[in-house]
Amino acid sequence: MFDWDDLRIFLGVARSRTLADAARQLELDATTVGRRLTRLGESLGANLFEQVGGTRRLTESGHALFRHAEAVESAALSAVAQVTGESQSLAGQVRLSVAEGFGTWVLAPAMREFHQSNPRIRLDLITASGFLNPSKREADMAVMLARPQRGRLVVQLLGDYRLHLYASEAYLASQGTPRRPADLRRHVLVGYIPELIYAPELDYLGEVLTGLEAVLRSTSINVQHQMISHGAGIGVLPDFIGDRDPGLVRILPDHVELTRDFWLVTHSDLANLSRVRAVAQWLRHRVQALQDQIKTG
Amino acid sequence: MFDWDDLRIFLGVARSRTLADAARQLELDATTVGRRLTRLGESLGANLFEQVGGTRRLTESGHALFRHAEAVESAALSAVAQVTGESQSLAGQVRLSVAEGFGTWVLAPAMREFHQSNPRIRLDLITASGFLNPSKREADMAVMLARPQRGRLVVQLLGDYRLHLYASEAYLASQGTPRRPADLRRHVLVGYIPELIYAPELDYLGEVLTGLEAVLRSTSINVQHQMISHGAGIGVLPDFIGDRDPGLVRILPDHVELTRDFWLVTHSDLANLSRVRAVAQWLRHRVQALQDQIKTG
DNA sequence: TCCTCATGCTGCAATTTTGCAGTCTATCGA
DNA sequence: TCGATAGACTGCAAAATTGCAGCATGAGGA
Repeated sequence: MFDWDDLRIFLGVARSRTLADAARQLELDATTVGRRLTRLGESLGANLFEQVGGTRRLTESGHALFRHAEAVESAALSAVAQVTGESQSLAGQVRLSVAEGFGTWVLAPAMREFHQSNPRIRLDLITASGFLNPSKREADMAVMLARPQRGRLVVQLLGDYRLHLYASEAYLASQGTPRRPADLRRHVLVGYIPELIYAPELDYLGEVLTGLEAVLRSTSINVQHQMISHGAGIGVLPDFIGDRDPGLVRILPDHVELTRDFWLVTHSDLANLSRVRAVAQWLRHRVQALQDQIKTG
Repeated sequence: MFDWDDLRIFLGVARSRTLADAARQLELDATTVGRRLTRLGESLGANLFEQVGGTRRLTESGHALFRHAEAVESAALSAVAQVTGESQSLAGQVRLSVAEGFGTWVLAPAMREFHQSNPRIRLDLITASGFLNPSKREADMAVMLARPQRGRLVVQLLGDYRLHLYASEAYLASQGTPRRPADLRRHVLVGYIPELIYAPELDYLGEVLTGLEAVLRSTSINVQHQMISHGAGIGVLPDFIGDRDPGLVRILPDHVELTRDFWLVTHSDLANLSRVRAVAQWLRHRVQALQDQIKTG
């Protein structure tokens, strides 16, 4: 019988695609990772990876093993959770991946409250460019804009939010206020950098009016907001950003209104851990409050 | 994260109840087994076993872990099976536990045929006193007389067989032939040793007539058969033994006829391996042939 | 085209793991 | 009550695993 622990290493490499990366995640040396992978392959008599350029891809055998290895992992994690009583305890670490705007404007202001309710949960708020993938275990949970199609995930709809065009009063005073969507072509637009967009749901301008292109661009919604707020131009912002900034005005609110959904994505293995449920509940409350606030405000 | 391989050791100890025994099964030193068990317990922060006399019993935490560890094992075994192509290949080892009589008189004569059909399967026929337990992985499959109640097992009814009282013509010539069941009390009876009986289904004599006791006893049905065959007394034998011996005669066939079932029990993890299915199919055929033979014969 | 950076492999030393003896303890049977 | 047997724990040497340093290779950018 082969060493079951080698499956843990195998999973790491299969997910991160390089030995070095896997080694970091596993807190081992890349050499060790390589050697244990070789050992596993030998004892199974199968070639698990093919090296294409810098990265390793699973072979057919590798894919077959991967599914089973995930099952092993799942069982092992449940084992720890149950035996250590972790599944019942509101303690431990949760890594949550969110979009930058949501993290900055919705979650960050409420973190104090969360920590007071759950002092023993360490909540890491990750706003990497691109959502980290719970199915790759880069994060435990993620709030995403689209429902992921595959993976061992538990997905639930948190709610939706609206977006409008915003501009500062200073900008409108100097450049005038657009009356019709077509007027937008004559204005300075603020938006994302299309090549670096990490979710198709963020491609707002194309939806507002075909062919519309931003000239002031950033990968960061916060940078965009600051530009708009300081009178640089007109841009699409979520209401939970635009409405909070008293210096901003909605532009063409009757013509341009976008809606997006928030999806909460959790790895199946973790979905019934108390601490994960606590975070999920908090997220549902935050999004609920967000929607109530917009309605009444 | 703890070493997943330690779960393998844990399972071994949980099943065999002693370090030394587990060590033999795992092909490790008992010292190593003990130390890795300690390490696992420490990294989970739980006491897994309590020592009661010579044996180790699972604590509550241990029980919780056990179920998960079995899930890990199951996934790991599937992994090997699939990657090595073992699941499709008619090769490898199968350990089959059967009752001695069935093994000797039904299976052994057909082993040549099995081997010719499946030359790459090594079939171990185990006739230990008592059935080995597939759920403890002492055997891969077992033909049992009763349907086991629990365990991760796949159970199917193979068929039934009949038993009658038999005696040799020599015995009857010297001691006379019983005419009524009550006559049996005056005869020399051959049977099992009640204290050493390993399945309640083997307690035939009580079923024939209350209070009937054997004086010539053995734990082995083959020894009993030899005694009966050589004129030592009257005893219950399966028809597949008694009818094959031309020197034996059925006694009181209209009054005494017992029926027993054959159950094929396979560990769930192995049930869909080709080699295991091949053995199962062969067993079904053997039992079918046995029943046809009795009917027509 | 060259340079830089990161990956991944080989040799070596340090650490860890493992197995073997020997010892102690507990259970079973005479 | 006393051996006999088997299980489990401690010291020590052997073997394996691991990490580090150095080097080759290949991809991406200036």
